Amino acid sequence: MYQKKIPELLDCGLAVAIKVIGGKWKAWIIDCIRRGVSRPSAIHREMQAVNPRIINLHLKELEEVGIIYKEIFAEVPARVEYRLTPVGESLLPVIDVMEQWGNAHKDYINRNHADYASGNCQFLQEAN
Amino acid sequence: MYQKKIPELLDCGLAVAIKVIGGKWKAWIIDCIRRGVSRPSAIHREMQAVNPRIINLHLKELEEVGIIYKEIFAEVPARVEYRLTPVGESLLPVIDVMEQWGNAHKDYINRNHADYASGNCQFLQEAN
DNA sequence: CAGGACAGGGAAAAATTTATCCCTGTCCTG
DNA sequence: CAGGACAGGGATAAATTTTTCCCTGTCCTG
Repeated sequence: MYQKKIPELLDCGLAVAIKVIGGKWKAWIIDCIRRGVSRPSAIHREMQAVNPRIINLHLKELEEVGIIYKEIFAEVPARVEYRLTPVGESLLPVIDVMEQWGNAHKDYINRNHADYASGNCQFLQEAN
Repeated sequence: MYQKKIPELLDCGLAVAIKVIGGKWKAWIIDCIRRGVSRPSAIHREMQAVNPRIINLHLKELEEVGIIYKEIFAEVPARVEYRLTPVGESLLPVIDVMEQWGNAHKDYINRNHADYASGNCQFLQEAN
């Protein structure tokens, strides 16, 4: 993995949470595993749009920090399944809260962002 | 601002939440404003380690999506204060949840991350 | 054997975010 | 006037993340 040149803020809870969940596709991957889509190839199929390589990288990072772990079955051919660790499970409510907030306000956010250039201020308009 | 070449996922609540709060210093900036540190120069002082230019960029992005808004006092010299919009206020509990989760698990996360190279698996060790 | 599913990763490019440097103004105080 | 606080941003570089391309294996089925 890329060796960071600028140290991270590892003592701030918020920074840690964002580090864990902030990757572009991490939350989706966690959601897959939560729903039982646990094999690498299955996750790849579930997320057609995302390059398998990327998913593997994110899986590895999630594994590194102990959010998921890998179970390797000594079958032939070898089967791999990812599962949430207890700490990974504890993250689910956090994801839910974020998801709910985002769903509740995404229209507002997107509208503002889109209208910003045109000089509108949705916030003020909503205040009426 | 940089013009994105790859479209974002604006219909997913999680993506929206991460977009809003995922910036490297956005959460700290929101925290400043929440605590009443609302003037640009005051925020700069509060976050010595971060380049003022960056803070300005993040402020602008937070303003663009309607999380904060700018109040410009017609004084001389002009005074500027940032405040949270209602939607910005609604984000605070989400930040708190993330912060709490991070604080509760940052040791576990950091330990795992640090030990990963050495082959230890903190998750399994904790399971004992 | 040919082809495909499966797990995994190196190398390098592209995209994006973050950082640095330095500039433009106004105003106030000594 | 000199200097500093204040608000703001252009140009550019550096750091980081994401993407693409392509390769290594094993095994199973037709």
